[in-house]
Amino acid sequence: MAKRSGEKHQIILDAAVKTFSRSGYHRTRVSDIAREAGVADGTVYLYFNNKEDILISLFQNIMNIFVEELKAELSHRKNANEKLDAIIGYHLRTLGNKPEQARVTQIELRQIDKNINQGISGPLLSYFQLIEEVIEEGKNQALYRQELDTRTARKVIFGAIDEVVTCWIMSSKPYQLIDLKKPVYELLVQGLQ
Amino acid sequence: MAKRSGEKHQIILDAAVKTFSRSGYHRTRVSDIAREAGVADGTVYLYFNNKEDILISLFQNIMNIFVEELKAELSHRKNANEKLDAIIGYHLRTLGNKPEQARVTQIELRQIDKNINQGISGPLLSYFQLIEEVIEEGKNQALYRQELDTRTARKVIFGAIDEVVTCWIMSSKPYQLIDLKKPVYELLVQGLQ
Amino acid sequence: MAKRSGEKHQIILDAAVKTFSRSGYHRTRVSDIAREAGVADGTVYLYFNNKEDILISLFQNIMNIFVEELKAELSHRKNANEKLDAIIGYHLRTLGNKPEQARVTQIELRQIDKNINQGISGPLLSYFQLIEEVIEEGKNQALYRQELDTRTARKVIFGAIDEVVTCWIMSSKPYQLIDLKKPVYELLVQGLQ
Amino acid sequence: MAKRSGEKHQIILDAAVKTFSRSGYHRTRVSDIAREAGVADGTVYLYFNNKEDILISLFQNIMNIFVEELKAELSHRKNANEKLDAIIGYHLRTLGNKPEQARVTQIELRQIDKNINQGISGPLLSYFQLIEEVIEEGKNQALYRQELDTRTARKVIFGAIDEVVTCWIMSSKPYQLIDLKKPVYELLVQGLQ
DNA sequence: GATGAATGAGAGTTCATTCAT
DNA sequence: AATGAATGAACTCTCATTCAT
Repeated sequence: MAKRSGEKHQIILDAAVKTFSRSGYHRTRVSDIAREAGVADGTVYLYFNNKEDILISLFQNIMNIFVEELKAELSHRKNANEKLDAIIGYHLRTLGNKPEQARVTQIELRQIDKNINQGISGPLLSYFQLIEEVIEEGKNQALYRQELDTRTARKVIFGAIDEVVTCWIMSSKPYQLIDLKKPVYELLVQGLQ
Repeated sequence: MAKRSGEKHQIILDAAVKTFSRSGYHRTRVSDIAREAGVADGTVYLYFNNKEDILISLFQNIMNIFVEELKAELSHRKNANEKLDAIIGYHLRTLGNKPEQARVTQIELRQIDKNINQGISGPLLSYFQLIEEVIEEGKNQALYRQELDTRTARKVIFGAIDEVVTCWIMSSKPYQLIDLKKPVYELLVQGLQ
Repeated sequence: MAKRSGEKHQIILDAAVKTFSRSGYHRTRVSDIAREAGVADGTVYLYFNNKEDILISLFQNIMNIFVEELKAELSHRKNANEKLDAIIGYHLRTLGNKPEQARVTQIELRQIDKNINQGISGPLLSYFQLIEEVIEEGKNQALYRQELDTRTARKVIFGAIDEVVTCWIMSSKPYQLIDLKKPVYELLVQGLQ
Repeated sequence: MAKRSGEKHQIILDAAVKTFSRSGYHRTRVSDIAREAGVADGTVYLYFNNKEDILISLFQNIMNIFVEELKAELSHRKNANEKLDAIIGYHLRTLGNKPEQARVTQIELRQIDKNINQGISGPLLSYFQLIEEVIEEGKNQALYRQELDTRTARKVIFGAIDEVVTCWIMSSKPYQLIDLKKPVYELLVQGLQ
């Protein structure tokens, strides 16, 4: 039963990714999601409190997997440089492989109310923390300069990757997102040193 | 008469900045903007085609001034490094001084329809071009390395500044945005070399 | 379920006849129809695309029944004269018994957009055709003169009955509409001979 | 001065005929009429109380000329048959020559509020009376049968002509309206005898 | 008389959410 | 748990009319 519930929960989330990505959050009707998921409108409300809740859950869902997988990737790497490389690579590869998810994360998510941003910032913070830990590690390993402001460096790193993804999403995608890994990495790693 | 029209156009834009910034684009009713501007609802439609048009005009208005002023700032600077410094400084100072405008630019603006993004990308492109010109100049002046992919570098630079601004907007603003100029500049300029 | 839907569809149509007849098409608000029908405003839009669609559906609904019943009436009659008599009688009796419907048909319906007249002319054409068939039959039966232009004769017949109804609708109805059957019939039938 | 006023009054009426005929009464904005007339919106209200007043004035204007001219035409004719022939001919010729006026008279005029119909029925009544006088004359001249109900006969005559005009207006006008004079006359005159 | 910018009431329509079945 | 018909608040935009100039 629980499993079944879980399944339908996921089916609706998957349908939401598709419809949000296709039409945008505000132009998507709950009934669109329901139709895409093959359930009745009312059923959506058995699994989510409201429309916004779907978007938040969606993001949390994505980000949890994202952070978890990323952590696994990082565990193989020895030093901060390798880890930074892994972060950039994983970020670009993951969103490059799932443009629909990427659009929701990059564009639609930013349309929600001020107040509800808590639901978003939570999962994001884990990611931010991960990045900051790598920067700190780099400083400890004397790979990055000591005066580096970790917080700011994290913003620069995340902002850079994020923008690269956004540009790709908004474009007609004439290149592979992952191809930008090397230039982005080199720029950032040199900046950190 | 023309002056008066222009005035009212501007009054409505100013009111829109305030209300969009306060409540967000989608939660702002046209009547809210009208009330804030001290005009009747219908008057808004004498100056703008629709609600979306207000947001777009707002952005174009802001960005035109932004790019123009920035160009003036850059004309004083001799080399690419000074210009990059000026860009970062101007960007952070300007948005730091006008948090309401900044919120609209950073958050609300990204809520519009796919199709209408042309209205946005136009003015933004001028800014992007400006950044890319500086990067090229740096390469010509042998300040930045030749292999640097200009386009990607621009994304990294803009993304970094943009994220720094967004974080500040979303925060309770316990620091001055301009204080981040130095760390951001150092990180980026070193990355470019 | 299907039955229920059909019921509500009809309930709304009935409410629309009343409100259109009472206040006229343009002065009737959709919410008026909804209130008269005892449903929510939104419910109206579950059954009709828009306000105009209600008026058109209304007319098609009325005319379909009208033509069907009229055909049944005509099947009993032997010659063209009897059929013409039946047409005039049925037309006057039907609209005389349902002044509300009559007002919508005679007055309100003619307020719609040029373009949308297709929805109207369709059902009307069936009626026109019926009249023309009777005229042709009369010519074949040597009841009406051969030189008679069928199309024009139809217009004269329909125009005459229609005007008689309109005058009655606009009047305070001090007489029975059906009482005009005999004089109208005599005038027309003699004109056709 | 008075002359000048009169001129502008007429200019606005002419503009109204054009715009009402082009777009229909309800889809025509007062500003459309003003633009067509080459005056300011406010100027329209110096000459007319409101939008409806324009339509009514328009009709009264048209009908006054119509009835006056028609009376002149009838004065030449000796008996009722000739007069009936003149009525049908004048009606068809006049509206056939001015399809814009015809559309307003036949279609747009019927869109007004119940209450205001007085403004319309007044001028129309003169026309109706004229027709009825001819019928009476025909009865007196023993051209038409004594039992004829004059009122009903008038409705039949007017309804017939009116329908013929309406059909022509709604059609793509592949024939001359005046060509229908003979068949209509023959049908009606024979009916009256 | 003439203007046309400004008004603001008004209405059609949408859609997130509910709840009886 | 699932349904989907029904709800009704919400909101954008229109346009007849006014009035200061």
